[in-house]
Amino acid sequence: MTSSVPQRAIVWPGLPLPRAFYHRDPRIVAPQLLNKVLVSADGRSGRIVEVEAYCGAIDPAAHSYRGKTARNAVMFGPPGFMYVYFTYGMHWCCNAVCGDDGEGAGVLIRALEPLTGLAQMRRARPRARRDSDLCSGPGRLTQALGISGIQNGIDLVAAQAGFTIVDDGFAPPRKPPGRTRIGISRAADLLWRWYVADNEHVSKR
DNA sequence: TTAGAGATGATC
DNA sequence: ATCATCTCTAAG
Repeated sequence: MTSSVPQRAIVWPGLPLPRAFYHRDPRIVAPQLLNKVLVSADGRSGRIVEVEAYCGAIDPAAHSYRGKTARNAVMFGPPGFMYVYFTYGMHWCCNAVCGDDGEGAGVLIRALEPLTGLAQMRRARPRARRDSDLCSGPGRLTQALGISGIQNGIDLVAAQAGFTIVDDGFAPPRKPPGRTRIGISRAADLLWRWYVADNEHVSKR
């Protein structure tokens, strides 16, 4: 049975996820990232409620599929770093690099449930009419948290560059729904998107 | 509430 | 030409 959980829960200081957490197949890491908390040094944070795995050389939809380029270079580095890319001429999207150094794997963070720093998020996203518009999409959450190309390549584990992902004791869902990834044309049948069921802050609706 | 299309520019 | 998207507008 699926039950809604108290989403606007306490944010413990939390421990940054260790590098070993990311040093696994992105299809394992992605669902494990659900209910973890993306934190910025300026006090904005949100619980991760939707993710997608991108699997490098075996995944035609991954930026890294055709090998290393200037844009995707960070994906080919060690796990635990943040890969931020610009798309559709307008939007920044944020990934956690996963797998082995050189593999080109990652997890796209697609939606957050805002936890702290809501006022600053609303200021950063004046178009958002409701709080569920603040971080319910990969381009929305980067705008809400102030993530752009400047953060490409920062270390999420060391957390010295202003962003990290922490475990505040809120467990991931046991069996999160797996669905097709959004906005891709190749490998569009793979169920490599996971989300927290019944959460208002998941994208689409 | 939903469907459709425009915006806008880097990438390879 | 395509793109790991978002927002507005028009219609129901």
